[in-house]
Amino acid sequence: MSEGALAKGYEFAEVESRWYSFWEENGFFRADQTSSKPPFSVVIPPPNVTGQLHIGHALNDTLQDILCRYKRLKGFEVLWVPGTDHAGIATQNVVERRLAAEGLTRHGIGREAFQERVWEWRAKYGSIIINQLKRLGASCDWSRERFTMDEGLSRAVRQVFVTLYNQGLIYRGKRMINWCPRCMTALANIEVEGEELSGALYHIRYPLVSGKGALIVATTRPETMLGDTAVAVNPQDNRYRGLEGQMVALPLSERHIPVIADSYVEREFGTGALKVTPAHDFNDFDLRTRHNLDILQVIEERGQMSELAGPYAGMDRFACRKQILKDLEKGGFLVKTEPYTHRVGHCYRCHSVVEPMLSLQWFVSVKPLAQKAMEAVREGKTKIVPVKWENDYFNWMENLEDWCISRQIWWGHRIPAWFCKDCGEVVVSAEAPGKCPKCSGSSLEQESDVLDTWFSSSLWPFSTLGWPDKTLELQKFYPTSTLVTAFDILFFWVARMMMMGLRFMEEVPFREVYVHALVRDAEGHKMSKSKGNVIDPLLMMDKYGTDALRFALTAFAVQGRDIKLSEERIEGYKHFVNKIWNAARLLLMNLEGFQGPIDVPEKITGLAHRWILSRFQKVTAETCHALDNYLFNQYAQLLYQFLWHEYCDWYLEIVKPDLYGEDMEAGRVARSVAAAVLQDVLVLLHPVMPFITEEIWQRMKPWSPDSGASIMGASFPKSRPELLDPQAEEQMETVMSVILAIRNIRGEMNVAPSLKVEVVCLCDKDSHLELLERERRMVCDLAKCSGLTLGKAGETPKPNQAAGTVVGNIEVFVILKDILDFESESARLQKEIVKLEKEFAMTSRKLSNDDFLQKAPPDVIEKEREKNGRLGEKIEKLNRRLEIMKGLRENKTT
RNA sequence: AGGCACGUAGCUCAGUGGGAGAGCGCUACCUUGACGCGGUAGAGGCCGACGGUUCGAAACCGUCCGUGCCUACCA
Repeated sequence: MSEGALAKGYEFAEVESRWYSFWEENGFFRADQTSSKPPFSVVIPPPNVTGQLHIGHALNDTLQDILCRYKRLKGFEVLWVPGTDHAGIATQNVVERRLAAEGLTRHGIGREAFQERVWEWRAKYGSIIINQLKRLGASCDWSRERFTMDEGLSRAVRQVFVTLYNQGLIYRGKRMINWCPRCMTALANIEVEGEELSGALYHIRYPLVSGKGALIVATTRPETMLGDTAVAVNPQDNRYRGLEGQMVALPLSERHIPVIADSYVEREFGTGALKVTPAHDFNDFDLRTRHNLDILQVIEERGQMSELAGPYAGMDRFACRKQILKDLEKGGFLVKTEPYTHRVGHCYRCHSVVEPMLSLQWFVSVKPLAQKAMEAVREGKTKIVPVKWENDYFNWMENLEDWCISRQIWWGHRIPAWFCKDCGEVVVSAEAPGKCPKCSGSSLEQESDVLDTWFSSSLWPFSTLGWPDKTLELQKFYPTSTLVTAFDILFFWVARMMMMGLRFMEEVPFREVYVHALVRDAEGHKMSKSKGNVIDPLLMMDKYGTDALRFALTAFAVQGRDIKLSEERIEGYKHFVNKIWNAARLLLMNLEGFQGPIDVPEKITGLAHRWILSRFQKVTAETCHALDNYLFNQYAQLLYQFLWHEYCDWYLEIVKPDLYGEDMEAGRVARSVAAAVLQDVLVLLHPVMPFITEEIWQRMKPWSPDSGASIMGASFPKSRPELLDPQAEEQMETVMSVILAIRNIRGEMNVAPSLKVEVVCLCDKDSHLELLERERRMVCDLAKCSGLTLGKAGETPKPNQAAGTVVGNIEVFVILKDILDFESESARLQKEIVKLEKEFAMTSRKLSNDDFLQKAPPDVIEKEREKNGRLGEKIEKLNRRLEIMKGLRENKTT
């Protein structure tokens, strides 16, 4: 390939690697907080610093990039803040695994050294996902990249904590929480995922101390019986009447526990008798409060049985279950075992079975915060798109319980609270206090717990802009414009950002939230590494190119429906990318020697030019409408259809003779219009396909009126209503349908593509006659005609040795002198007539229905009449044609 | 158990009150000077089932079947 020429196929790998660094180095992603342009700002949902780009990120970030690039083209000052979060538990787990590989433990090396190890790890691997985002083409302002553990963001975290504490919205208390025995930390309720487990329901006999019989309880967790402090029955349950207040002897134990009555107990479930273990079950804990029961913690933090479990002390909880069952059986206490499937809480980070536990933790009292967050959405200060998610948002907000924010891990923001060893005072302060404010003692010890990662994420929209300082960035870019996210973190993140933003900025964190689909596998399951059903976006980019992947994701991004991604379709869009490349190639090959700049000439007379310009006007408007309303799939669809099926299939084919012909003026106009439209389409397409559009735009630059450095700085095609041309569109439709009719006949009659045919068109209307006369060349070129005879219907005789059809009011004949087979032409006509008659019958039925004529709107009736008339005429003409063919066939055979 | 989606061409999916659509796949033909990652033509659908509203339903309502997701304290 000679220098400057374009490769025959688009080589995406080479192109993509070139432009991203060009954009970045030239600062095209950088936002100017002093700009006078209107702001458009987005904060990225920060991926875990431990993470790898998965297909969900690819979708999420592609959509954000589309919005950002679109708004830049539209003249906004765009800020897209990137960054990562420290993912406390997940990252700690990763680094602990590494330590384990070296034979070390975090407790072994100590807190300080462990934290150093995590920072080292982050320095080494933390940029992986950032680089993957770059590979995707994300136009983030990397000069403002943030990390939730940065000093600035940590300062924001401390200030928020102290403020909420002083306002009484953060408190420390002993409450039931969910505990992960593997991660060794408390979890928020929302971080517990219910998973179906097939276990068993064990029926166990608890003998009455009185000796008169026994109560049978049913449980899925027999090991907790060691911590039972009561047996509960429903007061309405006749089976157990009179037992309330009696004592039962707890098997495998010396203890006697009371029978209590509480309406909470379901009579129909199990045996109707419930063992009560207040230390290890949320509901049992509530029963304890009502009935003043003892609490016996028999499982401790590692998931092992505690001292209180007597002979079972030190056993793992699941091993203990087995042993207890054995012992119960031996003692004759196990009455029945039935298989039972139920939902059990699992840690969302490590998938261990969580343990409900009574524990001293820090909590945010969320009710007052949630109130404001709901109001803001109700009042429309923040719009959730699609609106159906508002229900889920309200529903969740209304049923909120206090948020447990302390974690017993080492990687995260250490809670800014100190305990006085002398007097027990709790001091909460942004900076370490020198002495105890109460007793002036100096032996203060900082709380060892750290904060939930989502606590820092909830501040993300303003902490990343410099809060608590009053920065220009906050002034210019807060509230942010749009948050783009999947629904699965609506509660984890979006809801909490709403609460914190309203509290600390007194303004919503974002004007709009676009909730996009989740990418699922072919069976509709969530993709996850453990299931092995992931589609790796990096692999897709390697195979099909980034633009193709982005386009596929965009075309799939329908509101309110999850995405079942298919690789075939990504491949299909790679072909589209190649098609664009080749359209550009055709043009560039023809621009050589052309004097720029390309522009739409003042006066355009050619039909095809008027048509494509008019169509482009519409497509531009539709593009804006789609993007302004987050209709991403429409956006993709629109451009695909226009570029391939209108611009390439028709327009370029039509102007080719001008490009290759000798008419200089026609050639100049064709080049100008074709190039101007392509250049503008590139801009429309740029948000979704940044790479190829930049590549072509740059190659077209020598002829372009735009002297900018990059397509990123181009301006969005202006609306030019004067180019809208309904007449040209209508006339083109007529010409195109004549061409399609001829092609159809050629195809049906098996005329070789290389064979040129004579065509006769008979028109009712003079306007059609004139139109076809003017566009004679277009028809001949695109339908492969050697000649086109035009005539007035009724005046010009219809050719016999021809296959014919009807297009609107135009009769079209393809002369097939010696090759016409009357038999197959009759069959073809017959087939078409049958099809049309079905439609005709349907419209006729409608038009003979009085109800329809009376109740349907006039324009619908008119349309129906018109259609009916058209069909009737067409059928008549075809029938006459059929008669002639039959006659000819008989003549021939006789 | 409750709630929310979704069942449209072989596959993946658009369309949401008045003529059943796209991409891929399939069939036939084609080295037409951008592209075979292409071109032209074509086959393929009682729009999950049943009932209702309506002049008119793939679309709106109800019931059922199937699938998926979310929420819940029946141990």
